Amino acid sequence: MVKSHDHSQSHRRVRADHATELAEDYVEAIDDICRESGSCRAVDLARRFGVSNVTVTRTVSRLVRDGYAQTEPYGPIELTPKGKRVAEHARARHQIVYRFLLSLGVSEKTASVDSEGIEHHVSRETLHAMQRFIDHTARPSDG
Amino acid sequence: MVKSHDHSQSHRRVRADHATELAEDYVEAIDDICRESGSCRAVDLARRFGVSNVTVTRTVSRLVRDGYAQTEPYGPIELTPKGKRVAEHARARHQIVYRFLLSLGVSEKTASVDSEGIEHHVSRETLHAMQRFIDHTARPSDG
DNA sequence: GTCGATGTTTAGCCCATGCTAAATTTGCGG
DNA sequence: CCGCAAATTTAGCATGGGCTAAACATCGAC
Repeated sequence: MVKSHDHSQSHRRVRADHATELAEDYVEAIDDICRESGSCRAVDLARRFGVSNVTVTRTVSRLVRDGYAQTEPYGPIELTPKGKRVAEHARARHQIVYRFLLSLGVSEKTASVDSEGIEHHVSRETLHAMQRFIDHTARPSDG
Repeated sequence: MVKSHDHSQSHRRVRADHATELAEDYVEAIDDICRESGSCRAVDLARRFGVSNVTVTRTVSRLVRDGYAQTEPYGPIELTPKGKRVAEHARARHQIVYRFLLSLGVSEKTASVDSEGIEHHVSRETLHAMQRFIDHTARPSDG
């Protein structure tokens, strides 16, 4: 049975997570795209996320407002130092969750999809446990 | 490195998950509360989730609209058969994720909090892998 | 039966995240 | 330089999910 506890606390955390999930996804994607092609445009993000360019523009404006990104009218989108830190953190966490799922034995496809949903809800403690599991599972002879 | 793939697909799934997360949390909670106290009132859910009773009322009205719950004015909130099925499913999944996290070695507190965030993003395949891990980890001498 | 506490609903507000349509800017081909 | 295509922005709309204030219903105490 699941341990009894204060649900309101957990749910508040889950809701708070939601508020930052999209921001994290965006900074992660902006970072990716900048690495891949040198600069990031709204249209790149729109294609990446499968949403309209209008949605991207408005979301990016929130990132700018919150100090994660900067951009000039009709210019490319760049990350601030704060945004870069978040992107690095998100990227590292994403990779741990992804590799953890692979270690657990699921397919690459599933690991890829599930890691994107799960990554935002993994606490530091659980992330460390996942890392330990990866290290423990990876034997020296493994490729 | 994380395998390259169509991000827009994954993110669409993540967004679609969000649309049903709260509904699942609610039916799970309604089911819990009904089991505990025989009936579920809006105020019970408000306390559970730490939100206002107004928010609960409106969310429940969406559950009713979507066929998960039913209620009469000023009456208690009940689950439809469809809602009960979702609640059972969510409860089972939640417990697997919770026990899985415990098996992984995190604290009860963390397992409780993280499982509530993670449960909605776990595919069938990953859930099965978690179940296998629990079974594999649980030794006969364990309490 | 009335009153007050408690619970529910309604009205009205906010923000985030999605959309389309239309206006604007940019930048390239000619 | 002109014009067109592509990208961006603006305007306007929807839904979900949060809130407070105020109206309304229910129920137990008296």
